[in-house]
Amino acid sequence: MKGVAQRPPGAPSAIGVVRYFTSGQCIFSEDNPAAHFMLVVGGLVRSCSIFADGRRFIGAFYAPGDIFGFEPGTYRATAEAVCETSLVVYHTADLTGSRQMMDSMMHRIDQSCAHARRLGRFSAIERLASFLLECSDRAPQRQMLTLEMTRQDIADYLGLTVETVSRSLQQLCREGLIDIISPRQLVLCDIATLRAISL
Amino acid sequence: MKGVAQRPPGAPSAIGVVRYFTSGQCIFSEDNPAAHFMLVVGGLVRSCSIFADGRRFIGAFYAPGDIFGFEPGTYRATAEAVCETSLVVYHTADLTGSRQMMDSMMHRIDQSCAHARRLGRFSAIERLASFLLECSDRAPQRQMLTLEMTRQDIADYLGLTVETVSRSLQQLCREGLIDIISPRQLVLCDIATLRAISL
DNA sequence: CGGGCTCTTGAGAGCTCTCAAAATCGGTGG
DNA sequence: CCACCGATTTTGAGAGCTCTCAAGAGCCCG
Repeated sequence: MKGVAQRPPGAPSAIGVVRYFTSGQCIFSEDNPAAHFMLVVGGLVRSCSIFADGRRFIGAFYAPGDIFGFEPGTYRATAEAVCETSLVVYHTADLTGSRQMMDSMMHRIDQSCAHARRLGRFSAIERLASFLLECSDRAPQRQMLTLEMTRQDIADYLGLTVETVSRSLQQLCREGLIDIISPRQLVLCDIATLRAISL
Repeated sequence: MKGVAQRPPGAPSAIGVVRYFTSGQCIFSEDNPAAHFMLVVGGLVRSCSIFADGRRFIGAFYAPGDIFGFEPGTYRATAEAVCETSLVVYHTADLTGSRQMMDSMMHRIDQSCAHARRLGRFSAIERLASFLLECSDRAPQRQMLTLEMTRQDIADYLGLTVETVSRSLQQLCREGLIDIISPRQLVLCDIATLRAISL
């Protein structure tokens, strides 16, 4: 579960190299040359940037199946593993402009536009509902949700504070829309209403 | 300045067709098939979506040189001309995966991530400063700024209300960072400080 | 000159943040 | 298995920023 997985001798480099990261480990840093892009195989990645005054902002979470790291010239954000994470790393030079790559980039544009919309016009409760549904869409089960990230991560993703995240979750709980089994284990009881809130 | 400009007979369609739009005119609508993408030649385009409760959100402004409209399947937002605008329209089917196209998409990802960051972590004043610098970067002159959009457009772009936009501009003016010649004519007096604010 | 739209300004309400402290969780060592 | 520690999460109270509602000012155009 650590170090670089060697690809079999003779395998073409364009296929990519599998690498493993532990919780909190840095995958690449802001302002470094964007020499690679990667596909998430397992785990979770956060893409974040820190401001001069210490504020942190998480631009995206990448889950298995997501491709990230195609950026012009240098990386615009730092990528870190949220938990045990495995990636396939490709060279940017091999970036072919294939159909799959284009679709992946379009999807990325779509995602960040949706995120901007969420941050621009949604209240705390609406952001949380929207966030939970986003997690639910990628979870093995729709209702049972295991959060890999901390409240601070969620706050920095949704442009809120930890306290507001906590309070909003408790409010959703009081309203019967979710159950908080433990801080990281949630049950979405009323997805229809959550969806109505997050629209 | 209206209707479709016919391309010369025999010219390949992949080259694209020039079209002109008047202020407020719709270029394409949300949920319609994404059959074309376009290059802005002159004028300004806003990409917006309306929520069920009537709130509007502008995800981006596109200025001359910008390419927009590459979206998976259907358009996720409505594009409208902010003023007299001319575009070159291409067929999505001709989307070749050329280097220029890839760069353009990477730039788009970059822009919307930056916008999300702005909305997630910036105060009203910071958003305004950042917005003015963004406009300045695309203006013929760095300091003199002609805004083509209304206060409402700016508000919907920055996730604020018209009143807050107006008040924040007045505050920047009182602090001597900008001059408001007329509502649409601004002078950026102290770009260095604006930049410091918008970081 | 009048009408409609845009922009500005004011006052109060509401939501989120800040600061502070208590409660809970998870891992470690006895 | 239990006690302890640090990190995380929750809760509370008050401040601050932005929104809402309302009205006045400015501008364009007929």
